[in-house]
Amino acid sequence: MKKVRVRFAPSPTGGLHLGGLRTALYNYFYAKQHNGDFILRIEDTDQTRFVKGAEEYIIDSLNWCGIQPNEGPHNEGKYAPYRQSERKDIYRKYAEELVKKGHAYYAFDTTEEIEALREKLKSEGKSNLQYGYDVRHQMRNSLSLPPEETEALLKINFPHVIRIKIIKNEFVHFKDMIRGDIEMETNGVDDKVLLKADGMPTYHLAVVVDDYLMKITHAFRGEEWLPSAPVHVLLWKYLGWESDMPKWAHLPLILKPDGNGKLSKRDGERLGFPVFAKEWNDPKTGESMKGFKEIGFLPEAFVNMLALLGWNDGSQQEIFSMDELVKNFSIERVHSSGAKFDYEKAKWFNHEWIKKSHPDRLLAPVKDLFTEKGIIINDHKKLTKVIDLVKERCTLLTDFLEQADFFFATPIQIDTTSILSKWNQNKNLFFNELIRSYQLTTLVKAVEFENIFKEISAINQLKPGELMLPFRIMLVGGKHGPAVFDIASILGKEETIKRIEHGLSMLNLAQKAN
RNA sequence: GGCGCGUUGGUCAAGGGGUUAAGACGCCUCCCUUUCACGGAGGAAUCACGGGUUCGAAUCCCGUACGUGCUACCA
Repeated sequence: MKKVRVRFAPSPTGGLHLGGLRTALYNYFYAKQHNGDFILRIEDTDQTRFVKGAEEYIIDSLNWCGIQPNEGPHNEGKYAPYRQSERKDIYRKYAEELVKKGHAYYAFDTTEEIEALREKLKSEGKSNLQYGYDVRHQMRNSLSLPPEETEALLKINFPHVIRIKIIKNEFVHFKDMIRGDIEMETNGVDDKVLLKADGMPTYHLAVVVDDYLMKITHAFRGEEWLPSAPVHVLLWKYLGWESDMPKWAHLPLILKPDGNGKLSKRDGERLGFPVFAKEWNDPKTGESMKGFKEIGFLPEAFVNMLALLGWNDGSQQEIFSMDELVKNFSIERVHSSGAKFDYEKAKWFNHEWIKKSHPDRLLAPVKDLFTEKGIIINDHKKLTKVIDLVKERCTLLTDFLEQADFFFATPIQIDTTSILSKWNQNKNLFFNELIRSYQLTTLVKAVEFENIFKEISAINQLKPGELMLPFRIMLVGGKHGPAVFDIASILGKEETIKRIEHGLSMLNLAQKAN
């Protein structure tokens, strides 16, 4: 048995959206499950290789998801280099070998010439130009030109590409791990460019050459590659490597939540949800787009959500840790149809993960969030308690800000209007009495705060229910938060008293103003 | 237009000849809770359509429709 080796080969220009990330995940699960290697290869070109920080961004995103590549793109290794732009000579060599074997040819047509022909055909109402069997003999290439002329053109380095020579009426079949046996006629594909005029390979050449050289055993990629799969299979055959061809799996697409179509980064903007794992700053447009991380997702939840978009293990389990995903994943159970992305469900996954996470796991990210907002927290013990108390009401990590900031910063403004209409002298007296009683007692636990509260309300013949809301607003500033006495307990006696006093004076002020 | 791939509630989906067609998200009602959540109970809502095959079809076959992808010197 060959050792499992999978590769993930993102392009550095577009960032890494949901679909690409899921492909990476599925590759990773499979490799991990078989104790194999996960290789990170960069599909860059001369134009894109210098996109600032793009490669680091890809690595960061993968790391955040919990994926550490075994090889590439920085590693020196047996199979280095891992960047397409640094492998130009390799591709040229194999492209020329194909020409020699008669499976490919040089083409000297300029882009303008092809474009003109395309336009002409279109205006005549004919279908799209297919540079292939039907037209290649009318074009300028090493198949139609006399050998001397081809040689002369090559000698003066006339700009040219190398195209694969597709045989007409041939059937190509291969097995897809998700879709089963697939048979396609070669007539559907044209003579794809393998090597571009600038010397860079197209994807078609690069995947097969690299997959062969890097000993890839399994190739999982998006469904959009299915139509050109025959080209790749043919290439494996023409290069004489058929027996080493990896097993294919074409993953379903992730679709827009509304309407139809492949999910794009524009949709995220339009519908108000992230499409990247981490914040992506497009150096070309200068745009900055928040990622799931910045919105407040736990990587565990993000990975869980993405993994289940197009796959499930057949059981009713929905919450999976990375280890469980690695253990239970099976490529055969991946769907063959596309799935619409549902942000509500994505948030639900995060909510579940926040609820089940130990407060210690949440401490660092929550603390960072507070620090960003200017609230410095040094008391980790208190923070842990607070997190434990409010986590079940937080869907996003950023919700902790709203749910818990009052524990660390005294609310200046309080919602007096919600109290004022039912405020009276009796209640005023009650709270003053409450302060005195609290002062006289040692108070730690929530029940202790509660018992005294109820005692005094009974003495004053007031229903505790009518007093809870004012109490809450004094402590919190508004009508939210966990159970009041829990809040008081964490705040401590001194702070609680201080906030009641402050609340009372605010109430007085508001009453006078009325 | 050509070719490929797909189609189970609004969404994610289980189910691969006999099921009252699971479950989850979202939505609605109620309970719990004198805030909001969490939790609990319940509800509405589905096999794209038409033909076969079969005693029997969501499941197998063929058409149609619809969707989606590809049809670049992009990946």
